Amino acid sequence: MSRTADRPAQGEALSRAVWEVLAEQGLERLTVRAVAAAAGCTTGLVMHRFPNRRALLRHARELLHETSRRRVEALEASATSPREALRAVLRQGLAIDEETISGSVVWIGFLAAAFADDELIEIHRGNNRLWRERLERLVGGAAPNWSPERVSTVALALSAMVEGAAAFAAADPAAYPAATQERMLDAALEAYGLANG
Amino acid sequence: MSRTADRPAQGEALSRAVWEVLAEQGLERLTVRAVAAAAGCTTGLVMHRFPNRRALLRHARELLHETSRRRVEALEASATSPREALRAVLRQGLAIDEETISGSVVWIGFLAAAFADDELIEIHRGNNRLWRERLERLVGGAAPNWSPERVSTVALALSAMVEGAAAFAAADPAAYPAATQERMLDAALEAYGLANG
DNA sequence: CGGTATCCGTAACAGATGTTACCGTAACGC
DNA sequence: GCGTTACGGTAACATCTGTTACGGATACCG
Repeated sequence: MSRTADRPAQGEALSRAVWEVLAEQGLERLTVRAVAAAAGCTTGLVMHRFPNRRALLRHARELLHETSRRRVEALEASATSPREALRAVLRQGLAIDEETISGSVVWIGFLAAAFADDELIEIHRGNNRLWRERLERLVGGAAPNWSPERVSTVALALSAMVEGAAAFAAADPAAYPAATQERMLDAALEAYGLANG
Repeated sequence: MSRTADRPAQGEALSRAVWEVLAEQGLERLTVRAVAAAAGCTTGLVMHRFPNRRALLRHARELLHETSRRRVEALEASATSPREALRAVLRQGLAIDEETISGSVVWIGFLAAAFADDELIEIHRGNNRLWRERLERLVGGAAPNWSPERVSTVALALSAMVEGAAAFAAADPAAYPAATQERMLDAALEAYGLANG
């Protein structure tokens, strides 16, 4: 880590180190020292950037949300139809390559940590609420004639399915290859009448 | 805890204590001392029953699977039709009351722990495989004319949806009440052509 | 009733963990 | 060039963790 202080960049680097430790070693080994080692610094820098360990985790959790939000918005912006946008956004929630698999592992780690940290679970709930609203908007766009209740129910069904599939695949990538997950997604979109074409 | 040794019963009581700590305090506070306190004994008994902490977690994980397998089989046995059996089994995977919510919290805790424990993840994969096979059998029974690929895909979609919904509800019960989850389940069964009647 | 084996609580141990205090050092203003 | 400031590494701390060793008590058996 460089000599001169770029606090935001350091905070981000430390948050990425949190993800890395979470993905490779799991929540139980997510210690300040492990994060410092992954970031290539010492615990001194970590504790100068963040008042305590929980604040570090919270920052990493929020940065994770921000990052995935940006990725999702890019996908949404480059889609050529509402249904394509819906599928693209759902697809990126699956665990279909190395990056998304470790993303899912990290997500599960944060969720498990949130059960022991009131502020972390508040962050989770806020993010989840935004995610739900986004999906409802996408489903509503893909099925303009549906009632709000129908939109909400199907949005929940789709988001829960994607999240569950990502968890399964994260824990057993060989049993849930990318093609299997995509077939599942397409079958669901087809069943709800949200498939393309 | 009684003076006389009933090893299986003690192992089971300790495993229940593991679930309790996992549900109420989270993975990070799942220490041998916390488990002993929840079981009303000391660390001495815990370490005499199990060679080490990881073995304790593995036993608790396996007992959890055994317990839920029994519950599911009872549901399946008392169902009056294949489609009713499918719905009942899926429904018990949701987080719709205090018991199933804490069950989901525990499940997520074990999953997060498994990422740092090779034997724990092997247990998870084995259990998940059995779960998948059960659901494929149930879906196949509910839709006898489907191809094996269709059965497998829809079984995955349904199981992933239930697992994801349970995770959402465990983290935010107020946002995902029982009625919402059941509506989602019924909408999915309807969409796949697996609804009753 | 005495000896023995088993059970389990107590207490200690080494190592790890979050956090704090301290100090060398590099950048920056005068 | 020099003093000041802040950055970050080092090392210490109290506490907690998994695990081990020991000892008292209790049940079992002859």
